[in-house]
Amino acid sequence: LKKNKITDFQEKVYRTAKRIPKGYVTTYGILAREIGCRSSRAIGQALKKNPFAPFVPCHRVISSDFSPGGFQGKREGLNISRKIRLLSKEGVLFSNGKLVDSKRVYRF
DNA sequence: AACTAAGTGAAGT
DNA sequence: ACTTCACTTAGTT
Repeated sequence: LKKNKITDFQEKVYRTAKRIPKGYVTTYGILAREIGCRSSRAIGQALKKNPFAPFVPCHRVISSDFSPGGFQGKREGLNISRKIRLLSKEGVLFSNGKLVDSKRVYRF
């Protein structure tokens, strides 16, 4: 069985992710800087597990190039469709695999 | 405990 | 497009 232990790092990530307002998104890099980490990749690593979904809105975190990034461990397939749909419901629209409105990026 | 590989990136060349 | 950087987690030895 899996013992899901939350590390210090993950806690920071989750707590910060929760501060993203509904209708906005942020990037792995921005989030990383916010918690004083220089590796955006580590953020994705933590979000991937996301033991608190949807309490922790991991779907509001995208890549810095405005592509959706990944969702539930993958970067393609139905997972991404679900991510995009979730965001659409919140008013964050994607077109051709890219974020339409760059003003929707939340900067803490 | 130490090492390796991979992961929902980012930035530089 | 390719390469390098940076950090964590999970698995292997």
